[in-house]
Amino acid sequence: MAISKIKRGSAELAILSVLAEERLYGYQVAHRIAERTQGELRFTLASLYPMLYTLERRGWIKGAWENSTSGRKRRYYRLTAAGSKQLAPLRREWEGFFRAIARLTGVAHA
Amino acid sequence: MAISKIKRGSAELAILSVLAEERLYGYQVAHRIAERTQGELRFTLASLYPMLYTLERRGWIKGAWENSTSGRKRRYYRLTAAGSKQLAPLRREWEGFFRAIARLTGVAHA
DNA sequence: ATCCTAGATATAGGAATCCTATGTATAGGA
DNA sequence: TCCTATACATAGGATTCCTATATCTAGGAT
Repeated sequence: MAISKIKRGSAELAILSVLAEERLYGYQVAHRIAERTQGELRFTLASLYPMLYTLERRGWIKGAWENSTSGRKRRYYRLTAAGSKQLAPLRREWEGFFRAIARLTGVAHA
Repeated sequence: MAISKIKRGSAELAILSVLAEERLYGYQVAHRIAERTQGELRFTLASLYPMLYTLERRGWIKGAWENSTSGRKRRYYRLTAAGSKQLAPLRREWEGFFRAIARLTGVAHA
Protein backbone atom coordinates (compact mmCIF):
# COMPACT_ATOMS: atom_id res chain seq x y z
CA MET A 1 0.00 0.00 0.00
CA ALA A 2 2.31 2.70 -1.21
CA ILE A 3 -0.48 5.13 -1.95
CA SER A 4 -1.80 5.03 1.57
CA LYS A 5 1.11 7.19 2.64
CA ILE A 6 0.27 10.05 0.34
CA LYS A 7 -3.50 10.03 0.14
CA ARG A 8 -4.01 11.75 3.47
CA GLY A 9 -6.45 14.59 3.36
CA SER A 10 -8.13 13.45 0.19
CA ALA A 11 -10.97 11.52 1.84
CA GLU A 12 -13.13 14.57 2.43
CA LEU A 13 -12.84 15.71 -1.17
CA ALA A 14 -13.43 12.18 -2.46
CA ILE A 15 -16.59 11.59 -0.43
CA LEU A 16 -18.12 14.98 -1.15
CA SER A 17 -17.33 14.60 -4.84
CA VAL A 18 -19.10 11.29 -5.31
CA LEU A 19 -22.06 12.40 -3.19
CA ALA A 20 -22.33 15.58 -5.25
CA GLU A 21 -23.30 13.46 -8.24
CA GLU A 22 -25.50 10.88 -6.63
CA ARG A 23 -27.17 9.75 -3.41
CA LEU A 24 -25.24 6.74 -2.08
CA TYR A 25 -24.99 4.59 1.03
CA GLY A 26 -21.69 4.02 2.83
CA TYR A 27 -20.77 0.76 1.22
CA GLN A 28 -21.45 2.26 -2.19
CA VAL A 29 -19.32 5.32 -1.50
CA ALA A 30 -16.26 3.17 -0.88
CA HIS A 31 -16.88 1.11 -4.02
CA ARG A 32 -17.61 4.14 -6.16
CA ILE A 33 -14.32 5.80 -5.17
CA ALA A 34 -12.27 2.65 -5.82
CA GLU A 35 -14.04 1.99 -9.11
CA ARG A 36 -13.80 5.56 -10.40
CA THR A 37 -10.07 5.74 -9.63
CA GLN A 38 -9.46 2.22 -10.93
CA GLY A 39 -8.35 1.10 -7.49
CA GLU A 40 -5.73 3.78 -7.01
CA LEU A 41 -7.72 5.47 -4.28
CA ARG A 42 -9.30 3.08 -1.84
CA PHE A 43 -10.85 3.67 1.58
CA THR A 44 -11.65 0.81 3.91
CA LEU A 45 -15.16 0.75 5.31
CA ALA A 46 -13.85 0.95 8.87
CA SER A 47 -12.27 4.29 8.10
CA LEU A 48 -15.03 5.49 5.81
CA TYR A 49 -17.92 5.28 8.27
CA PRO A 50 -16.35 7.55 10.90
CA MET A 51 -15.66 10.07 8.12
CA LEU A 52 -19.30 9.98 7.09
CA TYR A 53 -20.37 10.62 10.69
CA THR A 54 -17.98 13.55 10.92
CA LEU A 55 -19.21 15.08 7.68
CA GLU A 56 -22.80 14.63 8.82
CA ARG A 57 -22.04 16.25 12.19
CA ARG A 58 -20.66 19.23 10.27
CA GLY A 59 -23.86 19.38 8.26
CA TRP A 60 -22.15 18.83 4.92
CA ILE A 61 -23.94 15.57 4.21
CA LYS A 62 -27.20 14.11 5.48
CA GLY A 63 -27.97 10.42 6.00
CA ALA A 64 -31.35 8.69 6.07
CA TRP A 65 -32.19 5.06 6.81
CA GLU A 66 -34.06 3.08 4.22
CA ASN A 67 -35.23 -0.51 4.06
CA SER A 68 -33.89 -2.24 0.99
CA THR A 69 -35.65 -5.14 -0.72
CA SER A 70 -32.94 -7.43 0.66
CA GLY A 71 -33.87 -7.00 4.31
CA ARG A 72 -30.72 -5.12 5.31
CA LYS A 73 -31.16 -1.46 6.22
CA ARG A 74 -29.08 1.05 4.35
CA ARG A 75 -28.18 4.57 5.31
CA TYR A 76 -28.26 6.76 2.22
CA TYR A 77 -26.21 9.95 2.25
CA ARG A 78 -26.73 13.02 0.15
CA LEU A 79 -24.85 16.30 -0.11
CA THR A 80 -26.53 19.18 1.74
CA ALA A 81 -26.60 22.77 0.50
CA ALA A 82 -23.89 23.56 3.06
CA GLY A 83 -21.77 20.67 1.76
CA SER A 84 -22.21 21.84 -1.79
CA LYS A 85 -20.88 25.25 -0.83
CA GLN A 86 -17.79 23.64 0.71
CA LEU A 87 -16.94 21.68 -2.40
CA ALA A 88 -15.93 24.60 -4.61
CA PRO A 89 -13.29 26.11 -2.26
CA LEU A 90 -12.05 22.61 -1.45
CA ARG A 91 -11.46 21.98 -5.15
CA ARG A 92 -9.57 25.25 -5.43
CA GLU A 93 -7.34 24.29 -2.49
CA TRP A 94 -6.48 21.02 -4.16
CA GLU A 95 -5.76 22.75 -7.45
CA GLY A 96 -3.35 25.07 -5.66
CA PHE A 97 -1.71 22.12 -3.99
CA PHE A 98 -1.33 20.28 -7.30
CA ARG A 99 0.17 23.35 -8.90
CA ALA A 100 2.64 23.66 -6.03
CA ILE A 101 3.79 20.05 -6.27
CA ALA A 102 4.07 20.33 -10.04
CA ARG A 103 6.27 23.41 -9.74
CA LEU A 104 8.43 21.76 -7.14
CA THR A 105 8.97 18.36 -8.67
CA GLY A 106 7.64 18.26 -12.18
CA VAL A 107 4.98 15.75 -11.17
CA ALA A 108 1.85 16.24 -13.25
CA HIS A 109 -1.45 14.46 -13.29
CA ALA A 110 -1.72 13.95 -17.02
CA MET B 1 -4.03 27.80 6.98
CA ALA B 2 -6.33 25.95 4.63
CA ILE B 3 -3.55 24.25 2.74
CA SER B 4 -2.09 22.65 5.83
CA LYS B 5 -4.97 20.21 5.84
CA ILE B 6 -4.19 18.68 2.49
CA LYS B 7 -0.43 18.76 2.20
CA ARG B 8 0.12 15.65 4.28
CA GLY B 9 2.57 13.22 2.81
CA SER B 10 4.12 15.72 0.46
CA ALA B 11 7.03 16.72 2.70
CA GLU B 12 9.19 13.77 1.73
CA LEU B 13 8.74 14.40 -1.97
CA ALA B 14 9.30 18.12 -1.54
CA ILE B 15 12.54 17.76 0.41
CA LEU B 16 14.01 15.10 -1.85
CA SER B 17 13.05 17.11 -4.92
CA VAL B 18 14.84 20.30 -3.90
CA LEU B 19 17.87 18.39 -2.66
CA ALA B 20 18.04 16.49 -5.94
CA GLU B 21 18.89 19.77 -7.67
CA GLU B 22 21.16 21.36 -5.14
CA ARG B 23 22.99 20.90 -1.85
CA LEU B 24 21.14 22.96 0.80
CA TYR B 25 21.05 23.43 4.56
CA GLY B 26 17.83 23.09 6.57
CA TYR B 27 16.88 26.70 6.68
CA GLN B 28 17.40 26.94 2.93
CA VAL B 29 15.27 23.87 2.22
CA ALA B 30 12.24 25.47 3.88
CA HIS B 31 12.75 28.74 2.02
CA ARG B 32 13.35 27.04 -1.30
CA ILE B 33 10.12 25.06 -1.05
CA ALA B 34 8.06 28.12 -0.11
CA GLU B 35 9.69 30.24 -2.79
CA ARG B 36 9.36 27.67 -5.57
CA THR B 37 5.68 27.10 -4.82
CA GLN B 38 5.02 30.80 -4.33
CA GLY B 39 4.08 30.21 -0.72
CA GLU B 40 1.45 27.59 -1.43
CA LEU B 41 3.54 24.85 0.14
CA ARG B 42 5.23 25.86 3.36
CA PHE B 43 6.91 23.79 6.07
CA THR B 44 7.81 25.25 9.43
CA LEU B 45 11.40 24.77 10.52
CA ALA B 46 10.29 22.94 13.65
CA SER B 47 8.66 20.27 11.53
CA LEU B 48 11.29 20.29 8.82
CA TYR B 49 14.31 19.41 10.96
CA PRO B 50 12.85 16.19 12.34
CA MET B 51 12.01 15.21 8.75
CA LEU B 52 15.59 15.79 7.71
CA TYR B 53 16.82 13.58 10.57
CA THR B 54 14.42 10.85 9.54
CA LEU B 55 15.50 10.99 5.90
CA GLU B 56 19.14 10.90 6.95
CA ARG B 57 18.53 7.90 9.23
CA ARG B 58 17.03 6.13 6.23
CA GLY B 59 20.13 6.95 4.23
CA TRP B 60 18.27 8.95 1.58
CA ILE B 61 20.07 12.21 2.37
CA LYS B 62 23.40 12.96 4.02
CA GLY B 63 24.23 16.00 6.13
CA ALA B 64 27.62 17.56 6.82
CA TRP B 65 28.52 20.46 9.13
CA GLU B 66 30.28 23.43 7.65
CA ASN B 67 31.48 26.69 9.13
CA SER B 68 30.03 29.65 7.30
CA THR B 69 31.76 33.01 7.07
CA SER B 70 29.14 34.34 9.48
CA GLY B 71 30.21 32.28 12.48
CA ARG B 72 27.10 30.13 12.64
CA LYS B 73 27.54 26.49 11.67
CA ARG B 74 25.33 25.10 8.94
CA ARG B 75 24.44 21.52 8.21
CA TYR B 76 24.35 20.99 4.46
CA TYR B 77 22.28 18.13 3.12
CA ARG B 78 22.70 16.35 -0.20
CA LEU B 79 20.76 13.53 -1.83
CA THR B 80 22.49 10.16 -1.59
CA ALA B 81 22.47 7.52 -4.33
CA ALA B 82 19.87 5.61 -2.31
CA GLY B 83 17.75 8.76 -2.03
CA SER B 84 18.01 9.36 -5.73
CA LYS B 85 16.68 5.86 -6.40
CA GLN B 86 13.69 6.56 -4.16
CA LEU B 87 12.71 9.70 -5.98
CA ALA B 88 11.59 8.09 -9.24
CA PRO B 89 9.04 5.65 -7.74
CA LEU B 90 7.88 8.37 -5.37
CA ARG B 91 7.11 10.61 -8.33
CA ARG B 92 5.19 7.80 -10.01
CA GLU B 93 3.11 7.29 -6.86
CA TRP B 94 2.21 10.95 -6.80
CA GLU B 95 1.32 10.91 -10.47
CA GLY B 96 -1.03 8.00 -9.83
CA PHE B 97 -2.58 9.84 -6.94
CA PHE B 98 -3.08 12.99 -9.00
CA ARG B 99 -4.68 10.98 -11.79
CA ALA B 100 -7.03 9.36 -9.27
CA ILE B 101 -8.15 12.69 -7.78
CA ALA B 102 -8.60 14.16 -11.23
CA ARG B 103 -10.83 11.26 -12.30
CA LEU B 104 -12.86 11.52 -9.15
CA THR B 105 -13.42 15.23 -8.91
CA GLY B 106 -12.22 16.94 -12.05
CA VAL B 107 -9.51 18.75 -10.12
CA ALA B 108 -6.48 19.28 -12.31
CA HIS B 109 -3.14 20.88 -11.68
CA ALA B 110 -3.07 23.05 -14.78
C1' DA C 1 25.68 50.78 24.09
C1' DT C 2 21.40 48.28 23.69
C1' DC C 3 17.56 46.33 21.44
C1' DC C 4 15.50 44.01 17.80
C1' DT C 5 15.26 41.27 13.71
C1' DA C 6 16.87 37.69 10.73
C1' DG C 7 19.41 33.64 10.40
C1' DA C 8 20.17 28.76 12.04
C1' DT C 9 19.41 24.48 14.53
C1' DA C 10 16.98 21.72 18.04
C1' DT C 11 13.33 19.16 21.06
C1' DA C 12 8.81 18.18 23.44
C1' DG C 13 4.21 17.42 23.05
C1' DG C 14 0.06 17.21 20.57
C1' DA C 15 -3.64 17.50 16.73
C1' DA C 16 -5.37 15.54 12.59
C1' DT C 17 -6.05 11.81 9.43
C1' DC C 18 -6.52 7.36 8.22
C1' DC C 19 -5.49 2.45 9.28
C1' DT C 20 -5.88 -2.43 11.38
C1' DA C 21 -8.45 -5.33 14.09
C1' DT C 22 -12.67 -6.74 15.53
C1' DG C 23 -17.67 -7.30 15.94
C1' DT C 24 -22.57 -7.79 14.40
C1' DA C 25 -25.98 -9.23 11.03
C1' DT C 26 -28.41 -10.72 6.43
C1' DA C 27 -28.81 -12.75 1.67
C1' DG C 28 -27.55 -15.95 -1.74
C1' DG C 29 -24.71 -19.30 -4.14
C1' DA C 30 -21.70 -23.57 -4.03
C1' DT D 1 -23.99 -26.19 5.38
C1' DC D 2 -20.46 -23.15 4.60
C1' DC D 3 -18.57 -19.32 2.46
C1' DT D 4 -18.75 -14.93 0.30
C1' DA D 5 -20.64 -10.47 -0.48
C1' DT D 6 -23.25 -7.01 1.55
C1' DA D 7 -23.83 -3.50 5.29
C1' DC D 8 -22.90 -0.90 9.40
C1' DA D 9 -20.19 0.03 13.70
C1' DT D 10 -16.39 0.96 17.32
C1' DA D 11 -11.75 0.77 19.69
C1' DG D 12 -7.22 1.68 19.46
C1' DG D 13 -3.15 2.90 17.10
C1' DA D 14 0.37 4.63 13.33
C1' DT D 15 1.78 8.35 10.66
C1' DT D 16 2.44 13.04 9.51
C1' DC D 17 2.92 17.45 10.50
C1' DC D 18 1.95 21.26 13.73
C1' DT D 19 2.54 24.70 17.83
C1' DA D 20 5.31 26.05 21.44
C1' DT D 21 9.64 26.63 23.11
C1' DA D 22 14.69 26.91 23.45
C1' DT D 23 19.47 28.25 22.19
C1' DC D 24 22.91 31.03 19.79
C1' DT D 25 25.10 34.53 16.30
C1' DA D 26 25.35 38.58 13.15
C1' DG D 27 24.01 43.02 11.86
C1' DG D 28 21.12 47.06 11.68
C1' DA D 29 18.32 50.42 14.24
C1' DT D 30 17.62 53.55 18.11
